[in-house]
Amino acid sequence: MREFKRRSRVLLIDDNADHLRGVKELITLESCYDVVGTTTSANIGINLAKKYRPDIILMDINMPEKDGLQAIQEIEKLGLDIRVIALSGYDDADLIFRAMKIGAKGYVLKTMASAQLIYAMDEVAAGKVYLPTALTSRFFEYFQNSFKEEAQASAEENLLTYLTAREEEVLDLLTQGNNYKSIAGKLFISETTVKTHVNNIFQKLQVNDRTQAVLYALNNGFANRRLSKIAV
Amino acid sequence: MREFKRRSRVLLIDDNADHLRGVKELITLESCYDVVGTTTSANIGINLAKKYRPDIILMDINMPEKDGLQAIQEIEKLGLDIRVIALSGYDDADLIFRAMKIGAKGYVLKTMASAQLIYAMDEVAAGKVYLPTALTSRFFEYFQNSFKEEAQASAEENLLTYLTAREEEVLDLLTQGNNYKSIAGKLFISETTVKTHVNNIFQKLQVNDRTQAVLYALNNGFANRRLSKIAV
DNA sequence: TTTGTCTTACATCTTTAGATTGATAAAAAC
DNA sequence: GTTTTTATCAATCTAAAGATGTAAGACAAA
Repeated sequence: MREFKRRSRVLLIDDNADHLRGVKELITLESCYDVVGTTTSANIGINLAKKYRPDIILMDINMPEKDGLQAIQEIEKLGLDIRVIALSGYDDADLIFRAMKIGAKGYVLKTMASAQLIYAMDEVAAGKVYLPTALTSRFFEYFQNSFKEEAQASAEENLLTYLTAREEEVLDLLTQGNNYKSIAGKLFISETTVKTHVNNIFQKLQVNDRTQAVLYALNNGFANRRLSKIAV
Repeated sequence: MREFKRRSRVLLIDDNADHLRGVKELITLESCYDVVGTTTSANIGINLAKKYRPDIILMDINMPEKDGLQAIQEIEKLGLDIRVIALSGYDDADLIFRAMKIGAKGYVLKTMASAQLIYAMDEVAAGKVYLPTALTSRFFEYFQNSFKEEAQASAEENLLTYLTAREEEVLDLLTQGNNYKSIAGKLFISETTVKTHVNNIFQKLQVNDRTQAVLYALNNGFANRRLSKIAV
């Protein structure tokens, strides 16, 4: 399939000029990619990205002047369908996690074999996300750890389970910042009924006011819109 | 290394009796693992897990009676150092994500080659987390998507930046469910001063009440304890 | 049939929250 | 050295929130 497509265009950003040259040579000689630009400055790199619209950017994220992660984020925000692969000297789980979180389509260590880099570029060019197996393992350790507390929290008694269906509806509207009148309007019931429900919610959740109820809900599985996608 | 250790013990849970037999035979003949039990029931499986303490559980997560994901969660909650590999017929991104989130150490498709399953078990037995490359790609699509909205949100103007240091302190206490009196006590200022601050906060965040202020804060970078770990 | 839960609703009352205006002193910015 | 911002406090007022008790109709379980 790929042989019928035009050669993918690559931009290299790395503050180490030597490494930059090495990677450029590698790509030029051993792959089917065109290097359309190289720079040692993250800021210039962002501008080159806007100008040349490469298919792929190889971004060193261990640069002293500007944070490579931030640069990736800025490029992602452009919404230009440019796929960024993070290059790093460290297999730090936190770094990997953050890079993938902000939208990097790959993460390759500088110490890895050149074939690994080319392979990553092939996968990413084909629309996939690619992480070397060893780094995937690292990533998941971190990922699962970040949910461990939450799992333990939900292992405790969750007072939310005592709520009736209607009370859950009311609580959901509370977690969206509605007041009594607004909730009454949305549920087509009277304001006094809403007050009754809310009071029952307070009793069941053992809280004193709506703010505490909302906080309890958010911290115990009642997903708000932002987090709903990654709820179990 | 592994040849010096005792053979790892495996428990199989799959509601399809045929598939269960097939996997048992496969493992017995072609791997160095001991199958210490098999069952078609998730509930019985959990009890067997408590009893036999296997090193690894292969858990079918597409069972009609009991949700396999829930079963994994219950096993994880036991805290027994049992590593669960999810077996599934579907390469659905949401399923993969949820399985990994609740602590599965691997996710293998039933349609995959038997060697792939053995390899996954080897990796997991060695303490790693293993996802086949194709599924890793799926996982990351989902993972990155779930953070897209957030990234766009933080690309907008963040009204929190307009708050003074004192106002941030007050808002922080608001996000912990404190009322005026409580905040005044903790900051050693009068209640009326707190009211002034809170009113200024409302103005700056363009909200009408404290619940909305708290929600704005939580959704725009004011980390509460649970989410702080996975912030960029 | 009775019992219990859920949902609805109202009245009453107290407390808290929120809006508005005004004021002072210190600190920071110009 | 003046202006602006920040932090502090007060009085007053209205609106909203919360507490408490009561109760009727629906519905399901016992």
